[in-house]
Amino acid sequence: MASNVYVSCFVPYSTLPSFAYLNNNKHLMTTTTNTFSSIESSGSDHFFEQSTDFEVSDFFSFEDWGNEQQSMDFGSQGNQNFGYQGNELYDFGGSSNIQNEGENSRAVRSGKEKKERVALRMKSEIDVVDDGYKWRKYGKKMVKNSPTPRNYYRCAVDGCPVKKRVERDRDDMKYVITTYEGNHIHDAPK
DNA sequence: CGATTTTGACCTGCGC
DNA sequence: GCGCAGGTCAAAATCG
Repeated sequence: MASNVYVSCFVPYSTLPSFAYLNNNKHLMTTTTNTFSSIESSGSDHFFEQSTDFEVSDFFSFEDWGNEQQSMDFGSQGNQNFGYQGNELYDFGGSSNIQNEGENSRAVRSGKEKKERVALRMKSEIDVVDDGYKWRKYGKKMVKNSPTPRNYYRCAVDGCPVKKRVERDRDDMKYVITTYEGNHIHDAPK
């Protein structure tokens, strides 16, 4: 049921001190007062909505994620701001095949349902962008065919199951890909 | 000196 | 069944 949403963002080099955080995985918003948008969970789908006070050019803009993605198009909007699963390149869970629901081995073993995952791709010189939460690093791994490592973080709040991993886009090192997984059981600590 | 990071070992699923 | 790749653990090292 959970799907992966790819949001491709451009962030100026003067990256904001805080970029974005996930609020119980339903809304993706900046930590500033300017809410830019939301990702709504609707049944099995995520969809992206621009809020009225979202200034695309001002803050950052969404750009085409790329043609190489087998992305499903959402709705009828012409330009595709994000892709939807179906991408083994980043290994976010296989194809958009319902059979792959249980792809997460640990989730299957523990009987939990598949965790929500949202990936952000943004242009940034710094690797770990402040997203309002406190994280503790627990692993680092080189990924095949990528010159840069992937870093694993867990939410520092005790009992909170949220994880994220951070890596650079292997095709364009100017981009950082941050993948969030799970729902916070608390508000942002900052 | 407690908290966090580092880093290699370990574990598991998957493809062959 | 084996090896690879990705994810996690945990002891040691480092940080503040």
